[in-house]
Amino acid sequence: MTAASRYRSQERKRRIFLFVRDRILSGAPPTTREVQAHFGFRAVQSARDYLEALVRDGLLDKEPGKARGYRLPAGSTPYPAVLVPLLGRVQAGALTTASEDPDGYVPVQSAKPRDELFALRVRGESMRDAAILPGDVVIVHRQESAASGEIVVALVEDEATVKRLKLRAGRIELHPANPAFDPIVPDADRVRILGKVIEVRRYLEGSAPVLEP
Amino acid sequence: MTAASRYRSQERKRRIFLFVRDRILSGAPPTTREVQAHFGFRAVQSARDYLEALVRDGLLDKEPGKARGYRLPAGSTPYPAVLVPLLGRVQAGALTTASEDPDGYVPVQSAKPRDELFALRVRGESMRDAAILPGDVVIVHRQESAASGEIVVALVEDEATVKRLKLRAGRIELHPANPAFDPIVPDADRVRILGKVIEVRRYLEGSAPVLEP
DNA sequence: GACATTAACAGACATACGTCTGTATTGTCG
DNA sequence: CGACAATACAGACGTATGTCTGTTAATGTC
Repeated sequence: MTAASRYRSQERKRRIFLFVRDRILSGAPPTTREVQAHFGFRAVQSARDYLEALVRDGLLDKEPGKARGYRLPAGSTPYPAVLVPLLGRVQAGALTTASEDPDGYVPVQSAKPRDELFALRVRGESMRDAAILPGDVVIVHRQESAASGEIVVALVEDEATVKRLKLRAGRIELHPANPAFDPIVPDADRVRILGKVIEVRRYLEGSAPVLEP
Repeated sequence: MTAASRYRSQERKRRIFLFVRDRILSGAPPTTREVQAHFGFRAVQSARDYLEALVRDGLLDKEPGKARGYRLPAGSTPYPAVLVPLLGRVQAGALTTASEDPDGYVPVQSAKPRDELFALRVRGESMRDAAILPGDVVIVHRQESAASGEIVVALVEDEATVKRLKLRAGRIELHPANPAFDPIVPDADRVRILGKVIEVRRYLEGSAPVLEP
């Protein structure tokens, strides 16, 4: 095999990967035969050979036996942006059910699994000096605890709020970043940490989160 | 049929829709039998009845005969997430070439075409009071002009800078949002507007822009 | 009570799709 | 040349999955 043809082959492999990725991102993975048809192979197996090679390279994952079984790898390639639900208002404990009825979806790149992430629209000026303004969208990683100093989403009195967490003498304190507001020092049983803010976004114009019907 | 049971049924229909949508967004649509199993139906047909009803309602589209043929109707996700290049440093006129060698890619939802967008990492404290901090990433729509009051990326003295644009007496003024900095009022031929900031992002932890494989 | 409607079930059938086995061709290397 | 690997092809096979037909039970209507 000549170097030229080997190069040509690598190029085709790349093309096939891009095709599959595109199809996955636009709705559903392609079947082996769809790949075959799109690239003009005269045998299904030829397409399959490439797909299996891509799996071996780690560019694709697959679920053997299943129809349309090729997937984008979750951890190794953070490349595909996952869509996480944007929640308008989080109330008492209803995080899981709220995720099923979001205001929209926001594309996020993260190593975290999709179902551990959600997005929340910020209300109020209490974090102004941390450069988080009302209307901003925060991306949150669900976790029950966080380190002192991190910005978290906490549920206090049936209402979700974004604050900086301080742990003092084993007690949870929620500190605003605005001198006009006072720290919240709730009883331990009246506060629950929903997650840690890992990203802040502000949509100024022309790029807004997708609203769901 | 009682009103109660009819309501219960509508609720189940909704649950099934949310399940299917979630599965589509996480990789691939479910099969009829996966829906059956997830909701405990004892016959495939029961799941199928619901899915067909959802198609009739317009909540789902389907490709008949195809495996995993259910889709989200076009329009339920207005804009696809495109990946725009993240540029570390923009210098004199080299915007097009810089786009070819990005520091990474950032997923953005926008109606704008992919090649009219880029992302830029912010340096300096000059926009602090507009809640834009050093290290933040701004998403920029390429355009040669902008309205007074909008936040823009401008090229001044061979260096890209983020400032608020003011047009006064036909002159371009670039205003920082920080009293420690002075407005820039350059000669018209020494300044060039590269684009308008349409989004601001701050990556706190665990979600950073990635390099393309 | 006769009848229609609806949700759910049961089972068979058809096909879309993944998978396996084997062959032909071409190029590389010793 | 002969062994070997890589690519592509051909065709068959098995199963995953969509689809069809008919039944049962519950409920509501006249």
